[in-house]
Amino acid sequence: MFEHEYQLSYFKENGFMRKQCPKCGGHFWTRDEERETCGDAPCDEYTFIGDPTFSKEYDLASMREAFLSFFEANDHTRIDRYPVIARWRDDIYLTIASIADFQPFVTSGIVPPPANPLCVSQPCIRLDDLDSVGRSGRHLTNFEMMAHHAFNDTDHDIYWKDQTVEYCDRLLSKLGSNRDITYKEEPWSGGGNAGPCLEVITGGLELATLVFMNLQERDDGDIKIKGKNYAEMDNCIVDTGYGLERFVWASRGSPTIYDAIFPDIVDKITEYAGIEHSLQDPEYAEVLAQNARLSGLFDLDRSSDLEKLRATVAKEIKIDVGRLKSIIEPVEKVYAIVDHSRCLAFMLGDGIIPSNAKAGYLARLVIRRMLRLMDALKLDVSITELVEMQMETLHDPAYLHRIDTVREILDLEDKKYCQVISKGRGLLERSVKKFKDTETIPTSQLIEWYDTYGIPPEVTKEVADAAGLEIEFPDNFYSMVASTHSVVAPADVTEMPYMKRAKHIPLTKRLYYDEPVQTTFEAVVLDIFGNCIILDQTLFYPEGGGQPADHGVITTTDHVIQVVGVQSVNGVIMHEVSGLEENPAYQIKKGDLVNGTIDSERRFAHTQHHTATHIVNHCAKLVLGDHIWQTGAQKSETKARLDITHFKRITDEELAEIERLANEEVVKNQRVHTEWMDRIDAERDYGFVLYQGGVPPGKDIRVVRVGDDVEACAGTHLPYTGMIGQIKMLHTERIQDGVERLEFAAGASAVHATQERDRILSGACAILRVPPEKLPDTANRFFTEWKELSKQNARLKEELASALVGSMVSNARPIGGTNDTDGINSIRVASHVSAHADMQELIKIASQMREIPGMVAVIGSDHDGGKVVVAVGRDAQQSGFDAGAIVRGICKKIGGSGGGKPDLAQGGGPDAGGLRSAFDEAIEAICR
RNA sequence: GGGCUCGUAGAUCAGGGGUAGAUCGUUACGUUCGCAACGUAAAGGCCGCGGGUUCAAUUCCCGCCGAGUCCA
Repeated sequence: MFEHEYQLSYFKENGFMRKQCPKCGGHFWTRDEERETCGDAPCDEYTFIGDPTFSKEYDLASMREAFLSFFEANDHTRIDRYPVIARWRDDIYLTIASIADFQPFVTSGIVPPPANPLCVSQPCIRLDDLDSVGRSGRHLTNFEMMAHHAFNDTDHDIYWKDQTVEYCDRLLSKLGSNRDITYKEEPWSGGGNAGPCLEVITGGLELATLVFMNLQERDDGDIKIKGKNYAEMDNCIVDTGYGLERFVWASRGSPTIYDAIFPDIVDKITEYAGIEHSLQDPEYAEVLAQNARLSGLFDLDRSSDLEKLRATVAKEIKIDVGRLKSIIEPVEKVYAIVDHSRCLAFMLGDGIIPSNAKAGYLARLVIRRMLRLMDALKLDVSITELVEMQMETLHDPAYLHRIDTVREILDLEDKKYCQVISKGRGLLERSVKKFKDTETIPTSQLIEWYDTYGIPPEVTKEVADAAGLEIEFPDNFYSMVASTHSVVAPADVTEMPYMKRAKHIPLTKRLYYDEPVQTTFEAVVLDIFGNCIILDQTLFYPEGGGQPADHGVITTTDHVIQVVGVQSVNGVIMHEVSGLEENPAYQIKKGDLVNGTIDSERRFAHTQHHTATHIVNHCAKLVLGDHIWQTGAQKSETKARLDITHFKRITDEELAEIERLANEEVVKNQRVHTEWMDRIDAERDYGFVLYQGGVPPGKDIRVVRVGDDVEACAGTHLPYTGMIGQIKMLHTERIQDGVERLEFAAGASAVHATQERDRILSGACAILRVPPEKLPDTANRFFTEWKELSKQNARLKEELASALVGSMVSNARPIGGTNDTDGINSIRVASHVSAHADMQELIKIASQMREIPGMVAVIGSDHDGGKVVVAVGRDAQQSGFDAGAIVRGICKKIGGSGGGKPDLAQGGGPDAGGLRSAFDEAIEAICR
């Protein structure tokens, strides 16, 4: 693939030769005539462990600085890193590479890069190889991708492949590389782009990747890579990635990457765990080094491979596998904990709120994993402390500012995890009893418990062991869990109708921005298809940014056409009207001059709610903290809702405070500034807080400033905050863990909402005949009294039942025609029909009658239809009487049915009038 | 975004169309110089809310609210 792409003059002029690796078959470039293999794992082993690649040792900060200043010296502009949560992207949650900073608008050429060429050291998070972290000696969940990028297009020719390889070669030699460097050819594709790529390998370790992105995914593309079609792009992007941590590792030659990049924290945690971690001990260091060297050969996501790795390492250094495990397993956990703690420092520091969904779930995943590992090592230290330690080492002033919030979040997560575990334990202890017979707990049950309650299989095993049960815990447990979740194909993006036709129409002039208070306009019809009219300019706001479309009318000389929807398709605004297709009489055609009038009340209500949303968002930040980010919003004529990230429920007091502050902003009657800005300038001036309501496309973005709040927003806004009139918070809802929804009304709707609440309140007050301030007390009193009366009522029914039982017994009629009432075994029948008794009362009577030997009691009531209860004493049951059968017989006659137990049954039917005759018949039948 | 689970006494939970239960905790009494322990008894429930099905719903069905968890 791309063979011709790699024939660089730099290679030829600098003594490189192209070879094919006999092990993997891949092609690579080297200066070393002796070299046969490509240098990469698994074809080659690490040679830098104990024998560093570079001439001096670096730590993270000094290596980062060495890299960035090297490229600065070579005419690159150094830019600040982006957050690890990709707020400017709606397709990924986390920043997974430096190039992610510039996708999609810079890479697609819509927006110019912040500098060109540029260099950056971008912290990235990848959770794909979570299981290997700690074990392989080289995997990390988070790493800094040092990178230099050049964005070439028809107007800018910065540099391309030769220059890129030269930079790489020069950087490595500047760092004092003492080894042969191989450049391995490896086609690259991802995220809708592709291109040739060189992997830079030295000492057996891949240090960097040089990607030359010149293809984009297109259905009609003629280049096929991994089953997808690609076509060449006008712009060519140099996308490099230099692994900061790997560079530091190579410079130190320590057994693992973790010992190279955070030696102090590794030491601290091993100390907490009570583990010996002496890299000075040659045997110990050798175990770790061999493990790291060989781990590249195995896929550690599969436990079977992990076992193989252990066996191979044990053989290599000639120790027992059991002893190897006892040495290596605890320290692997320490490494993973250290890694995870830094990952969390970045995630939480950059403002991710743990949740059960989306990016927040990824944070919780790491938190839970780390807590499990800490449990396994019985670490006597809190997760909060460890993450805090990392945040302090990271030295980012913004992080130190957020540390209190982070502490609160982690303490809460710790508590939640403990709850899950202890609840889980309780559940397990109760349910393992069910498996006592089979003596083994099947995997399916393990999966169910993990999937449903989050009980880790390790805990299940512990409890099962204690109960003496076998347990099936397969190697591929977690992938089995994943496979129970069928992957749903993402729904097709509903393509707007007429999208293709709209492409050829000039962009509509948006009058709603220039003339925000106008309600009528003139325009020329540019095109019509179906029920859509396109004008050269319009006042109609198209649906977007959570603000619904304007409605109104388009008037021709003879007709008035209703506008029922408005959509913007890549800047062309389409007015969806009603009845155009059905009424040829409208006779509207291209070139016609028409008048448009928007429904101004509807528009004004939307505008009020939109400006109010910005204010509420800002006030929520003031009250709740800086971790508040908008995750969604929707406006309507009567109310607005705003979803924000927050790690606990918003209290009534907080909501009241937000409302108070929001109305204060209204009263201040501040000017609302709107301004079109270059995206790069806006990001520089305001940061990613701009992107509260999602990321607008395009080079220029509209920046809306309301007081201290700044957001990129395409919606309509009031000129002054005072025009909102009033903001009334309506309620909060937790739409997912970590995301709270605020609902509120603005303007006339706020007044209406307030009045509506008053109306409800006074309605309730009128019923109890109390003024509103007495309502809570009175309601409470009524509720308490009602409970007491209910109890009293039940007691009285019991007593009434006792009284009635006496008379029923004395009136009981012996059956079988005998008068023998003395015989203990004699069966008697008693009946009673009450006028008002309810089911509860009848049952109380019946249950007492049941206790009388030989009694068959038939009790009824015509309360709310006919109700029947039959009790049969024990002796009578033995004589063949069945309460259920008797009840069914009676109820059938009154149009219903019933059932119950042989000694006590109940039923009913709608025909209460027929109850007495049904009783008589039933008693006759019993007596016979 | 999708899946699974749970809302029953102050707490932890059982039950699963037909008279709402257990354990712990609480209170009272007994035993004790007193406490703990023990014994006896009692109090404590809109079975989350609203509809539906049914003679009958805490139980089944639907919607809502609240909580948990897994996956992408």
